[in-house]
Amino acid sequence: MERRFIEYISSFTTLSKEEEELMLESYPIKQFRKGDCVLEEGTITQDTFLILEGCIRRHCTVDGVDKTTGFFTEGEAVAEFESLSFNKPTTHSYSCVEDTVAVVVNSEKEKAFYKRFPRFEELARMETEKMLGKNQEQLSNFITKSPEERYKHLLTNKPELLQRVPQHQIASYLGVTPESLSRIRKRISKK
Amino acid sequence: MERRFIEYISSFTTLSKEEEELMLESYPIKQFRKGDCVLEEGTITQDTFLILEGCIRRHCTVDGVDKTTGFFTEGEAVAEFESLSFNKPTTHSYSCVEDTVAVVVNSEKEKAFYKRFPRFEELARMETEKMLGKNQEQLSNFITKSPEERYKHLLTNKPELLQRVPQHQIASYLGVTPESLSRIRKRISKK
DNA sequence: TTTATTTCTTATCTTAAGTCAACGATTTAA
DNA sequence: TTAAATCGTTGACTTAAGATAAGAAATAAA
Repeated sequence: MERRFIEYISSFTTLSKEEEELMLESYPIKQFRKGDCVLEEGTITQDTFLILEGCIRRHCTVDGVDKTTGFFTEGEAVAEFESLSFNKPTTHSYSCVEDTVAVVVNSEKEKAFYKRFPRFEELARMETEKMLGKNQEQLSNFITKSPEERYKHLLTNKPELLQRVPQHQIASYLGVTPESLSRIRKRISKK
Repeated sequence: MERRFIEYISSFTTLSKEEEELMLESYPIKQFRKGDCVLEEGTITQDTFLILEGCIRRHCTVDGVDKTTGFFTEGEAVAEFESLSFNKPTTHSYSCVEDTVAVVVNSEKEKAFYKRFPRFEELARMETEKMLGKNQEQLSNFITKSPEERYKHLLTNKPELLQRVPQHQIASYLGVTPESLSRIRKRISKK
């Protein structure tokens, strides 16, 4: 898995031997089982995760009901910036939908890494900006589309997810009940 | 207005005379009139805006209907990262809800600024992370709440906005029609 | 394998949002 | 200062989502 980590980083910059070594040394790779919670609601965290294999679900509990607010798969970063940046307890948990392998990026070690190799500071900023761009798009998608349109959008843009994740979690992620998603699917198949 | 710009930046770092000068030189301050479009759907942009005074609305057209996907006021940054980071045409426009004064941050000049004063690279990354944190929160709010709850949330967290912006734009921002928001308000006032 | 749990669907009923049309009220512009 | 837009509300009707209950199918566990 170390090679996959390095391959991933190499996809947006060329690493020197030194950089590669410090990277592997600083950021341990961890295995999780399906169902494991990698970050629990209410805790303050210093860690972000880069998924090498598997799928992680972001969720929270509202009036006793579990609500899904995000899914993350290979190559995506799991980070609760509302907690990281403002040192607040997280309002969300993150749990593995499948067996998952992820790089654990502790923010102290990250800082030390940037100090040693400052050029990564810019790369990190750019990656964060890309994440923000995608998040902005997601939000406007949600605001401007109906539940049915959101489901269709998911169908065309992330069809794999529908195979990897139970439907009631997808429903929650689309902002509707499982019963509603079931009806939406029926409606679509009739056309 | 220059002083307000510098005051704002000084709220999260102490500026040297040199830094201050280059900053004012690199980033011009621009005035906009109510209704002005600062960034038009379909264009590729290099600019972000820091609002010193006024209010800017993010919106797009879906099936001929104008949909609002965000509001930005004093101290907030207006940036379409989906366009900036991926060099794509924007899917959204940004227009002034009121007469507005904003710092125009051109990304080339920004890059040059960081080259001259590298310590700002880290600051920028941290600010971007904070924006992302807030965006993540907004998205989960939208996913987990009903239109009525979203309106109440806005009432307690950004009540000024309701005074500054026409209600049908607020409605759109909450993902409902103006008629629906009118009914929601009626429902709430009856309790 | 058998049992238990999770997952998905269907039906009924209730509630809320969308649509269309109309009408004052307010603001803007000619 | 009129005329024209814009804005917010209301009513009637349609459509879709929420709640509740129940049952079938698939999956995991004993």
